[in-house]
Amino acid sequence: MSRARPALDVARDWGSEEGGAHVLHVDMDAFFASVELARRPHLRGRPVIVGGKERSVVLAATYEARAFGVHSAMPMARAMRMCPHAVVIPPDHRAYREVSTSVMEILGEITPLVEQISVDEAFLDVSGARRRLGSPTVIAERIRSRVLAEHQITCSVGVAANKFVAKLASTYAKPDGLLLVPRAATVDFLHALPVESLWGVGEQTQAALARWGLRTVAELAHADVATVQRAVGRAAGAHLHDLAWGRDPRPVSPGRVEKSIGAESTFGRDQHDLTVVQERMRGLADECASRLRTQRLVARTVSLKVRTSDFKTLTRSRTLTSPTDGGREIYLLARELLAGVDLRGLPVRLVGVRAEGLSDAGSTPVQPAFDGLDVGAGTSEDTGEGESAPREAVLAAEHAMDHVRERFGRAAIGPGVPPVRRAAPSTTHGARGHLS
DNA sequence: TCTGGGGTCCTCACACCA
DNA sequence: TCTGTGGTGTGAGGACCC
Repeated sequence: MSRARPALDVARDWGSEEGGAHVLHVDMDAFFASVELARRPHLRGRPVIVGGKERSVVLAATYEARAFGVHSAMPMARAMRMCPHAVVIPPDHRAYREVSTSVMEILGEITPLVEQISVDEAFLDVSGARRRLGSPTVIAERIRSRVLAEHQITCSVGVAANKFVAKLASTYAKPDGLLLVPRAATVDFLHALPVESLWGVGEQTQAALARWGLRTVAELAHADVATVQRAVGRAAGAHLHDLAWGRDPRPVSPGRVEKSIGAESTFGRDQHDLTVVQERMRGLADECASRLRTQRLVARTVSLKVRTSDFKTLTRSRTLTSPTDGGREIYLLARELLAGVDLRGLPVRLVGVRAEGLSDAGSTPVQPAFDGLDVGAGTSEDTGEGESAPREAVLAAEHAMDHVRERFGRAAIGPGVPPVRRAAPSTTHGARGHLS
């Protein structure tokens, strides 16, 4: 679901020499919307938007809806003004995951060198599959026809010498297309593009580059590296300069390791009542912990994200002395962090909890049991009944809860964390913490 | 025109230590 | 003993991606 808007005047034929082009980038077209249309064929040809109701954004839009200017990440309210007759379908992430898994299985039959980078896109290194299956473009067409036959959704494929160029190529192949960028044509292809086509150049970076007169990839490529670094920073500058010359040495690497697991939620209405915010945090912490346990991971750092009604986002994080996969521990720490945030009297729009510093649960030493947190969380007095239970007992209960959920579904049993603390009246105006 | 949710990576500031 | 310096870890925030 790329959000990059392709430049309009980029050629779609860069030659047919496939010698050095062994990387494929497969990208589903308007993925969520396509899955919905496959389930509701009678909606084909109509503008369809996948998205929530209040205070949400467009998750996907069919090309018929895009013709009205609707695009993903656009606020739903605006999208409905632009295309009032669109059919709006609430997202069904489970269905999208199922289709995604099945598509990735198709890719896995081509080569084991598949790197999934999101629910709807993946890189493949097909250099080892050529003898068996044919040239990269033959393989790409095979993938496209199989995905269409088995799931009634279209995908676009970019074929190039490295990941970055393959990804750009798939963007310009959309919708329902294939674009080969031969190794020899890479620089010509890139230099025809605006600078915002580069991976990592968003609104801010584009503006920063423009201040130095760099508006196209060609201008960036021919600029001094030091100039680019002055504009956007040392690491990003060097990286962008390399990309502008088509240099991207990263291999296609299957089996990416997750760095963090989080959950966040926006309130239907901004919340002044911190007990409501804490209640939401409890569920988010439980969800994080449950996902950690499913993946047999433990986290060393917990971070809290709070967005106030003025859309300012604050984050706080703290590192535990002993890693955890417990919802109770994550919740208590997140609640401590919340107490240290100065909300300036503003209501809360969004709250999020994230577990970072992940490691394998089996190979990570965990300290012996202790009561309460090692980070100064509240006592049993102010945190509610049950918090003085031994840590192992709480974790065992949460693991048992996972088994119940596995059998009877997520709603079958609630979070294994203590009740929320009633907010002190002064908390939203508290002087603790700071605003950076 | 009012801005989701799940992530990654980078920079900067600061504390601590050698 | 004091001061400077560089490495490292942590925490906060920004930018970006899908």
